Amino acid sequence: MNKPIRSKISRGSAELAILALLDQQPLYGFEICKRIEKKSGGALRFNLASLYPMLYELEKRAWVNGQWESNQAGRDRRYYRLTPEGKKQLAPLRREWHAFFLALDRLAGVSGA
Amino acid sequence: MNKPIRSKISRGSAELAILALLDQQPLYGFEICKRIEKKSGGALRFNLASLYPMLYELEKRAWVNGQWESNQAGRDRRYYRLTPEGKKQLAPLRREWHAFFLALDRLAGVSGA
DNA sequence: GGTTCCTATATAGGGTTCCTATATAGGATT
DNA sequence: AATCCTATATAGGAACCCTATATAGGAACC
Repeated sequence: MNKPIRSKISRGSAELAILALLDQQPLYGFEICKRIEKKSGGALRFNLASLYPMLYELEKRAWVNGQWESNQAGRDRRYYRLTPEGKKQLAPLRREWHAFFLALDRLAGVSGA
Repeated sequence: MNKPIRSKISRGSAELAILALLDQQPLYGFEICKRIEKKSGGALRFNLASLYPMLYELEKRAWVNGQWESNQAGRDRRYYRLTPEGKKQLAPLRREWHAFFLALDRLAGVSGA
C-alpha cells in the first residue's frame, strides 16, 4: 500500500471518487470508503466520518439516491445509487479534473516527477 | 483563455504553482498571480489577495526569500526567490501531485475524459 | 461472559486553503 | 479630476475535510 496523499492535495476529489464508484454499482458508505482506499492503492483515503455528510449532500442535490436495505448478518446498510442527474454531472466533472491536471502539469511540470 | 477551474478542485495547488514559478526566476507577488493565469491558459486563477498570505507563510518556512526592490516607474515591489530549502521541497511535492493524479485517474478514469 | 475487535451509521467542532471585500499607494490615461 | 492599471496588505468568511465521540450489531477470544 502506498503512503496516503496529504488531504491538502487530494482535497476536492472525494466527490468525483464517490460518483465514479457509484457509476459502476450501488454501494453503501462504509464500502465506498474501503474501495477508495483499495482501488487507489492506499494513496487516497478519506475518513469514514467525512463521507456521510458528503453522501447526504449528494442526495440533497439528487445526484445519488440512498435506500436502506436490511442486513441479516450485522447492522442495516444504506445503499446509494447514481441517479440519471448524477450520471449527467459525472462527465463534465471528469473533464474539469482532466483540465486541471493538464494545466498544473504545464505550469509546474508534474507528470515528469 | 480557458474557463477557470473551480477552486474546490484546484485547491491546494497554489503552493506548488508558486514554488515551480520561483524555481525558474525571482518574481514579485503581482507577477506570480498573472503568470499562473497566463501559463495555465486561464485554467488556474488565484486571487491576488490570497497569494500574499501564502508568500508570507512560505517565507516563514524559509522556502522562499523576499526582498524589496525599488521601482522607479510605480510602487516598489517585493521580489521572492526560492531558497535551497525550498528547492529541496519542490521535488517531493511534484511527486506527490503526480501520485495523486495517477491514483485519481485509476479510481475515476480522469485522463480519458 | 465480559472484553475486544470489526462492521456500520451519525453528529459536533475545528483546521486549512482559498475567496470576497476593503484599504492604501504610485503612475498613466482620458 | 476621474478613472484605470499596477502593487501590497488585512479582515472575515466559505468550503472541504479531519478528529473526536456516540451508537449499534455481530464475531472471536481465552
